[in-house]
Amino acid sequence: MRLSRKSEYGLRALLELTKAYDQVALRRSDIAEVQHIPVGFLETILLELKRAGILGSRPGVQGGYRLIKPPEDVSVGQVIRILDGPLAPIPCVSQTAYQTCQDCPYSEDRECPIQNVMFEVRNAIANVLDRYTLRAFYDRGRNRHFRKSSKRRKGNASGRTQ
Amino acid sequence: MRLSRKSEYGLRALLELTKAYDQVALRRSDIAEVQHIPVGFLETILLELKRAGILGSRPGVQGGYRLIKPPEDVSVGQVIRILDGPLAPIPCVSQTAYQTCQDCPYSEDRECPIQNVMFEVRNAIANVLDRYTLRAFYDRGRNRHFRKSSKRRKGNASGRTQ
DNA sequence: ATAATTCTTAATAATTTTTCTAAACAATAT
DNA sequence: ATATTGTTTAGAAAAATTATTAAGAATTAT
Repeated sequence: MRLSRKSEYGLRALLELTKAYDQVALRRSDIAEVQHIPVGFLETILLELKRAGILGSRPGVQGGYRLIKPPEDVSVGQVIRILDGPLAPIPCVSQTAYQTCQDCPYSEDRECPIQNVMFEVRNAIANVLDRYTLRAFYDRGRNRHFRKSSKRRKGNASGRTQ
Repeated sequence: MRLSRKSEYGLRALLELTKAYDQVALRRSDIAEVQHIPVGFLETILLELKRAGILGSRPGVQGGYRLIKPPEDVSVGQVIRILDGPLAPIPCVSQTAYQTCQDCPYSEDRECPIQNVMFEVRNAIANVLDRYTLRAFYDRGRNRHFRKSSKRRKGNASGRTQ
């Protein structure tokens, strides 16, 4: 039940990018330095966030990464799903990446006890993380802003983004 | 945010042991066969549960493992903590195994944003798992029995137990 | 007592996942 | 053109998870 380093780094990077939102682009090396993240690892993380449509980037002088969605429209849950995969403790209770268990003896007739508990756990986790926005995250939870709608916007996953 | 194989096996084994509660002892090999768990791995799992005071055991003919606590007094959260460690996504929000982050820049003055979110996640998870008993687990969640008190009983962690 | 049965323990091997690095490449601005 | 910065892929290193082995000790039945 552990948050990976990868997601932690990603969230810390997004903290900086939220701070700079609508202002400047940040170089990966700057983010890495401020947040003490191995720059090579950060690279792959930022790229994944870019492919998912959260970040945009530009090479060259004055280049770098920037948040291309309003911080109040991105949830911590989205970020963790991008970097770590589904929030659900087991695949058979995932809403976003459901998979049947290979060898589950309960699949047909009877209910699976593990599935029952873990379904509740997955909902409990998602209820927190899907409602916690980057804005609230950046504001350190002092005054939280929840997302207005639960409908997800289509991410711009194409190449050039800004 | 994944449930380990170890905890899953442990819970599946406890399903069998709850079924046999107050009746017979189950051999590790029987549990392994019924639940399709590698017997060697199951061994280490059952031993950990025994050391934690959940199970008792006896060698020899008619021997095996048995649950030595009422199923309504053992929570799924307890079991997962024994087998996988703290429920908290990061150590600095664990109630049962708190640890300060080594390199957290927020430790003193300002609040840590990650800590803020993850604190809520840990509570959300614990609220489900610490209230979900083995009895409820075995009954497949049809009619749930919650634990009467939140006070934890002292486990019998000494050697011979039955 | 002896033998059969079953748990006990510790070491460690195998596998998978996570974390991180390197290097060649592509785009941008001046 | 050149310096700067992101892009991509492959894969190495480290850590955690999963599983096995084998020698040992306790219990029961005879």
